[in-house]
Amino acid sequence: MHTKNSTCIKNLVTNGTSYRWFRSEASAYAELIGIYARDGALHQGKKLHAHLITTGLYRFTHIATNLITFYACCGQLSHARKLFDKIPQTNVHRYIALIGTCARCGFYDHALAVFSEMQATQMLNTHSIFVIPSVLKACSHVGDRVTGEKIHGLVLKCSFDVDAFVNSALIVMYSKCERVEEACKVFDGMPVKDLVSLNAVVSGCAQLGLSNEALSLVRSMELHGLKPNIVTWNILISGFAQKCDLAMVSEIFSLMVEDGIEPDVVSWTSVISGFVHNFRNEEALNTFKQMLGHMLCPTSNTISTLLPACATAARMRHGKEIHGYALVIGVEEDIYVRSALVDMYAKCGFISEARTLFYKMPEKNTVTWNSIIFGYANHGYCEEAIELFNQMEVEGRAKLDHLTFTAALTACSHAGEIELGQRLFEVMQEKYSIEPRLEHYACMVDLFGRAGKIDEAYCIIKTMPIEPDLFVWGALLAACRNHGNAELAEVAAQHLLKLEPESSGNRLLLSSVYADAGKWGKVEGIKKTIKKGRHRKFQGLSWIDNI
DNA sequence: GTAGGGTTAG
Repeated sequence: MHTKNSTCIKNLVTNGTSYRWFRSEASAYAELIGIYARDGALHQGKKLHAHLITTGLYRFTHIATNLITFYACCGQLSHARKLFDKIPQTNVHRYIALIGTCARCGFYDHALAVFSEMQATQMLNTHSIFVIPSVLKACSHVGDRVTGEKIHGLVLKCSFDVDAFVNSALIVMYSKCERVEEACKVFDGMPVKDLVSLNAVVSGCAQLGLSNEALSLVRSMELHGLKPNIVTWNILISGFAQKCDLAMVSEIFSLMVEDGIEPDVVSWTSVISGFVHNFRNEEALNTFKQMLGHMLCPTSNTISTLLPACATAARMRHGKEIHGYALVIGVEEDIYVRSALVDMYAKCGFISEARTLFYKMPEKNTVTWNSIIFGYANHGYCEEAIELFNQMEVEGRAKLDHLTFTAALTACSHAGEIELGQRLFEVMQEKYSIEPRLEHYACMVDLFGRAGKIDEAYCIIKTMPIEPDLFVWGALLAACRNHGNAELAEVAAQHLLKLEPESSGNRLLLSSVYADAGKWGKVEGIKKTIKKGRHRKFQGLSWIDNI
């Protein structure tokens, strides 16, 4: 198939009968490129691309469009772009294909950039309605409400607002940008409401914690003939589960069964997710067992949701069991599962298991790298953590984010690498445009503080553009106590107390600081305050006496 | 081209 002579084929194009054959051949290739794109089979796709050039089949515009999609799908954006620019007549279809693929594969910024270029070419017309949902999806993911609203304006101008796909995408965009009222307005304005748009608006409410409103909406729509499907019920379960409203979760399970719809693996995974996010690990594990009892097979999503519930030494046994389970059901190689496993082993103190798994991974993302770097840094292997950070940067395949720098700065401060830490703090802002967050400032205070450079540490606090929190002042206090700076210790402890006035722990800390400085009068004063606080607390419970 | 569950955080 790949050995056809190009001259022969070019000749065929001029012949009517053969041209038809040639076209069907092209369609078969177009389908094959689609399969390679779906599977991310870059190598095979490239070979096919070469073949298409030599045979001349490349001249079919839809083949070229599919190749662009293929490269974008495989993450080769610049390659996709080169092809796009090479083709002399850029048409609407090709723009739609490129934008759609970028949006589908997670290259949201790129999708938006290409769309604005498309707008500049005046190529937007009544056919370009198909591009609107993709662009709105990109806006939803990056939280770009301003562009989303502009597109809404365009939708109204072009009378695209009758289209169900467009409306659903608008609802999602407003929901993700936390404008649930706007989302509802779009839904209310729809002449004919479909289930997808209902689910979109229900999801918008549920994700913002308005689960009861979401349920009422479903109920009211039922009266208008829109019957909820399993997606609707799962959205509601997810909303109530995140709030750990177990009564409502079980109510929805009953309603589903009444409706003749059986809860599926997504329903159960949502419940597990709710427990894990609320640190109710035991209940998460029990729910998992219950799910297995219903003969439902977990997916990679279920496993990666559950694994963080085992990320403490006490639950290591469960973690290993789930790891074994993931192997049996064939999801252990999933990048989310692997990253969660790396993190779990590292947190449980089994750093060598974490490392073995990490190096076995053919593809690693930001979370994978961050997990292993944190793992090393938190277990005192700071040099290894810094080494891995460098490796991540050199390899350049995963994007460094604010957590990568938190992990690296933690390693620097534990290892006493002041200069490197300072350099990374600058690199983070200048090269990666990541604004320092509180945790980064806490790391910097810790970095100087541990090395006894208390004045530098305090200088960071005084000049930082955001309000320091408990961890920042806590780092300064620890440094002051370790290096005997009673004066600044008092300042730090006072701030801690101001941030958490109810905490008797902070009061005790302050009294220790005074004791260190020999200010015994002040120590007594604090002790009295603590006693008074206790007294007040018991007074608040005086109704006990009346029982 | 639109709707449901996923991994890292001092």
